[in-house]
Amino acid sequence: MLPELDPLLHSQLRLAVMSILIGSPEADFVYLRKTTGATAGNLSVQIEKLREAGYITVEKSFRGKMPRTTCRITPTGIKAFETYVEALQDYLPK
Amino acid sequence: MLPELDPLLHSQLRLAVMSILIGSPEADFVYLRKTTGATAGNLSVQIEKLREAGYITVEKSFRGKMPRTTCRITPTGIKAFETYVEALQDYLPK
DNA sequence: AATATTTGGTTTATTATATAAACTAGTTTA
DNA sequence: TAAACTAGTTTATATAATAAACCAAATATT
Repeated sequence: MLPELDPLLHSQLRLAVMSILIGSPEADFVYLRKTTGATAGNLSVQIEKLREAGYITVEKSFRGKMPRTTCRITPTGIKAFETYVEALQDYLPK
Repeated sequence: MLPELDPLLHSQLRLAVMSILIGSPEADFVYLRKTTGATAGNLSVQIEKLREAGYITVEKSFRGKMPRTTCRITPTGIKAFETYVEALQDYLPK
């Protein structure tokens, strides 16, 4: 039987966010939006879902006078991502 | 920018079906159901979507008196699967 | 100085998707 | 012959993805 794929990670946009955050210590909203090509609304919703799950942290601050939202992956998120990638291997040709 | 992931393939169950069919020349409904662990209803729906897209063919016959539904991947399906797997690589750690 | 535009988002509404439940049609078993 | 099983399909429901509308503040334009 094929393993389950964490539904929270098996979403193009959430996977993209996690993939970016796995590779860099932090990324802000604007960067994530440009890199993923997502709309702001969609990105906002999916970031919140990842945050709720404890996969990422979200920090709001100001860069000069403009607001800034910084995302970071958590140890829980790293673990979940690794588990997902491993499960995914069973779906891909060897 | 991260590449798009074919939404038709980026679904756990449809990906599972395609993954099985990539690895064997044919598989029947019962086998797919057991291997994926899906409910018959869900499998029926997802097989139909793959068939509509031209990714698989679906052949109905009888094994003795019992009906049998056999699925096979098409060249289009193989291509789509390969493209999907390649795009997916960009989401996974190197 | 007022007004229009842009930035950086959130909230709400709509559409699409996944899944389960209910159903059909026929077969085998008790 | 009635109950239970097989092999599915259809329909309904819950969830998810996405877009559209909105908001507050900053910056640019006339």
